[in-house]
Amino acid sequence: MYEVIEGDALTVLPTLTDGTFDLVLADPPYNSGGRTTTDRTSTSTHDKYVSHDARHGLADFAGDNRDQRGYIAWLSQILAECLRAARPGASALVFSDWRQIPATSDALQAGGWLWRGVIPWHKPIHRPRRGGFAAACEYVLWGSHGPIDIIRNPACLPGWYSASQPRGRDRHHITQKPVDLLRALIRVAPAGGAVLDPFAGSGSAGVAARAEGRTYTGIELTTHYAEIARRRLDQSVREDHQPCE
Amino acid sequence: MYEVIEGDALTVLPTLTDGTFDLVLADPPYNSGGRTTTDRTSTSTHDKYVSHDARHGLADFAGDNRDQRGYIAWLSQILAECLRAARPGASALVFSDWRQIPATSDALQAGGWLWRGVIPWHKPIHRPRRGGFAAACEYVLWGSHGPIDIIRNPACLPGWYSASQPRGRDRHHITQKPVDLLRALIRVAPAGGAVLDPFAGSGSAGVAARAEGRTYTGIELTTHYAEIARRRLDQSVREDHQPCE
DNA sequence: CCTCTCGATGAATCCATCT
DNA sequence: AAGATGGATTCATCGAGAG
Repeated sequence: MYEVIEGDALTVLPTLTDGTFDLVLADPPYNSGGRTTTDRTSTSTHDKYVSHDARHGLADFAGDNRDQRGYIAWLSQILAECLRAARPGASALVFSDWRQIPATSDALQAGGWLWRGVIPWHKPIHRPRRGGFAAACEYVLWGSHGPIDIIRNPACLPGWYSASQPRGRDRHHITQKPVDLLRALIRVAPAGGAVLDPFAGSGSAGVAARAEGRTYTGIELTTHYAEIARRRLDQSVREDHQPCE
Repeated sequence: MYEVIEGDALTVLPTLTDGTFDLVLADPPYNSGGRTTTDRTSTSTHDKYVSHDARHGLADFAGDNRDQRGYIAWLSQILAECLRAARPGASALVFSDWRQIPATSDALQAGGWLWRGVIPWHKPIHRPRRGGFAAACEYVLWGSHGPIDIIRNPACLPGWYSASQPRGRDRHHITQKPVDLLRALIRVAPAGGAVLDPFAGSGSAGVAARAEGRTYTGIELTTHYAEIARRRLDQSVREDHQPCE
């Protein structure tokens, strides 16, 4: 019901059974940041996404060095495999920053999904920007596997969320998403549905799926994060089983 | 200082002097709505965008029947002419709905602007959507004419806004934007700067520019809306000149 | 003047039916 | 067979008007 498979998404996804998932929740490496090859390749993900003065010692993550054409080609394949593993009527939710919205939309549709909308995630704490507008939001692109099954899930969901990034002891990954945000997004899957997460990272989506009563299958490339994800999933289960006082 | 020129943007823009504007604020017809040609083209903008049982008799607007390729080609030309009329370091702000973000980004960059960001506008009033996420936001794409001039305008602006659509007596156009939102956006232009608005509509951007102490040049195709825009601009000036009590 | 209720409505989307 | 037409749906928000 709650598993994290260690391996590359493009290798693991083809081993999954057709039509078994109700929601694909993907938080891929954005491959963004910087318009030039130098910007993309010269620094580690750590230098790229973390303020210079933030000393948290989190590990780098892989797969963040594609140009935009490569990103579209790669993500299209991932999402096409996800479509195959998804039930008709299922949803896909793919995270993106502002710069990659067009590329992510292309990849979503190239993968066979019907593009349904954009959901901004507002981050209350963000870096100010002199001379213009701050990048205060990231985005979730929503797609569906053909017509939406309103019978299975008739929920009316908000089109916008505000949530703070995890900090301090709860922070396990450089680009970790808030569990509250993921819980809200997961409600687009029917109750008891199955969630597929091809880029599990530190497993926040699994914790969220567990809290919302959905099953979870995560895929994570690095041993380091796969272990963190499994530990967090185990703990979230245990916490749930503790008696109320 | 506050003028509304009646005519087609593609005809009027070439008559403007090079390098005179500090901000291009464009709210083009989105040419969006629906997956099919029918959804996009067959109905009037009133049928397309206004609630079935709404009673207001606001006039239709023109130029909302292009397919996506046509939209990109057309908007690119508009924005290229705007770039010529803009000062180096100037900003462009272009409204879009979620579906046209990729096309609008293409047109902005094809017109020679440097894409700088996406600013969501959250609408507290929006239609719910069964089986998924509501379309609760529209978007403003931000571009610049080369490097940003931080000396002329060092402001740090929010990257996200929430504002209700005008209702009742204040409503003049089907797709009218809130003056408060436009005032906030206009602050990206330096104090006393010149704002160019190639799709003036009912002139809300002019009212906002006046309130923020920027000059305004609007272009509007239809006589109907050009007259409304001029009247609203005159009234906003008069209101400002009334003595305080 | 404040509080409350009531009713209108939204840059939508879907689907059955007709041309 | 593809395109056009028309009607039904949805609820948080906000203005108007009453108390």
